[in-house]
Amino acid sequence: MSRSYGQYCGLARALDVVGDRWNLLIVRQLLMAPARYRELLDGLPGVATNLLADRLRDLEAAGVVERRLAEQGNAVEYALTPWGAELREPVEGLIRWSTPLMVRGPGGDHFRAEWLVLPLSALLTGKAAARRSSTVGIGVDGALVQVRTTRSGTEVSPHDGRDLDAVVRADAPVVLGLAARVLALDDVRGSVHIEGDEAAVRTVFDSPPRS
Amino acid sequence: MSRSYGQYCGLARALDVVGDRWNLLIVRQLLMAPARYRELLDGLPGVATNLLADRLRDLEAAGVVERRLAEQGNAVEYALTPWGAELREPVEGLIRWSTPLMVRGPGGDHFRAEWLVLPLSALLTGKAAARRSSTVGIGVDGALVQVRTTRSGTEVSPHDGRDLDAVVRADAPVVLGLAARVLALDDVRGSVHIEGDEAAVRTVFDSPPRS
DNA sequence: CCGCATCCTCATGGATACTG
DNA sequence: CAGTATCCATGAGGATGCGG
Repeated sequence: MSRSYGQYCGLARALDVVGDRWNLLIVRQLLMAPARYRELLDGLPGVATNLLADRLRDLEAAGVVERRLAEQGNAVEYALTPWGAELREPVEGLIRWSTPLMVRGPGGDHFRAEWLVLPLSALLTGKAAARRSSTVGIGVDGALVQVRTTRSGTEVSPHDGRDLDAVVRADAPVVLGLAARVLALDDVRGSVHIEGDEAAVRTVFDSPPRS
Repeated sequence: MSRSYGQYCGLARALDVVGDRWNLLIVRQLLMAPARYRELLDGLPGVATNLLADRLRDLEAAGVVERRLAEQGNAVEYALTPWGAELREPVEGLIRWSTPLMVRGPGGDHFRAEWLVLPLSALLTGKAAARRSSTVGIGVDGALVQVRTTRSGTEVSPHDGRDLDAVVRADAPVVLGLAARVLALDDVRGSVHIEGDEAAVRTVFDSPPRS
């Protein structure tokens, strides 16, 4: 752990725990699913292996992450503790805040379709419940993310292989633009190709813009 | 600005902007009110003056902070841009998350009563509207923070000098414990001394715990 | 292979002194 | 008052080693 701010302030103490470089990105990965060391290394392009080991130790000592044995035999697996999982709220807040930085497109940055799971979830949070449930796949960069809409809310995850009501194909900025438009943050640029039941897509994305 | 993560991911891009050491604490100070350079230096114990200058330049270039002339004559003043002010949501999220770190008390850390403004605001957010409006002062460490409750919500700020319906005196962990208890996060430890109209205090703090 | 630990270099942070 | 300039300590990043 890096030097503490030494301030009796909630924000300072939170940052003492998760403010170090890479920490919140590790949490991002684990918010999607528990993961092995190698998976974290792959999902965090640019991280040095010694830093990842250091940070995992810090986060474990702080009670954010727990190291445990994976279901399959003897492999080590990392997962968030209940308190660590509560970081979803501030993390999604930061993701919503970053929308203006994202609609500009990826530039030369690394990209993984799984990184759309949290943003879509964050941007669709609070969206008006759909009249009927549907599952729409979003094809981007060769991978498939699914958005499941029910009366009780919206749930975003990697495609689990089950049937989809429709598939939307677009690149990442367009997908985020679509979701942002639902919140009336920005307009959509680029094109989207829809396969299957277009009405199901509308169920997810075409609810009335908020505020 | 420190090295970019180089990831096309909302969280990574947000942290490219505000993830560097001290950045979010500077935002914390400016969320309370615009401030002069010297006020920031005083409100951020431990920061080196060159770092503060660097960070203010970075945040200005990123569009989070703006440098402007203060009302009184020719002095320079720093304030959040509208986009920067939207960091209130994730910052308050981190403050809520840090409650378990705060109820343990200050230890040897620096403390300023003004740092209670954001936590109280964050913890009281969403609290049931009071039946009547009242303003309760919270005296802590010689300073006074006021909590104004109206039908439209709760507002926390440093005391503006106007009349108070009551004054609660307690140390910081007790104050935060009180606020946390409203959200049923934790129990209150320690003692509180109330001066004035005790019913007004109840208006603020004794609404039914949530969830 | 996986799960780290070690080593080395260099950019960044921190403390202090100094200047317009 | 509002920052620069300087110096040193520390942490990040990359390569590589190594036991299981």
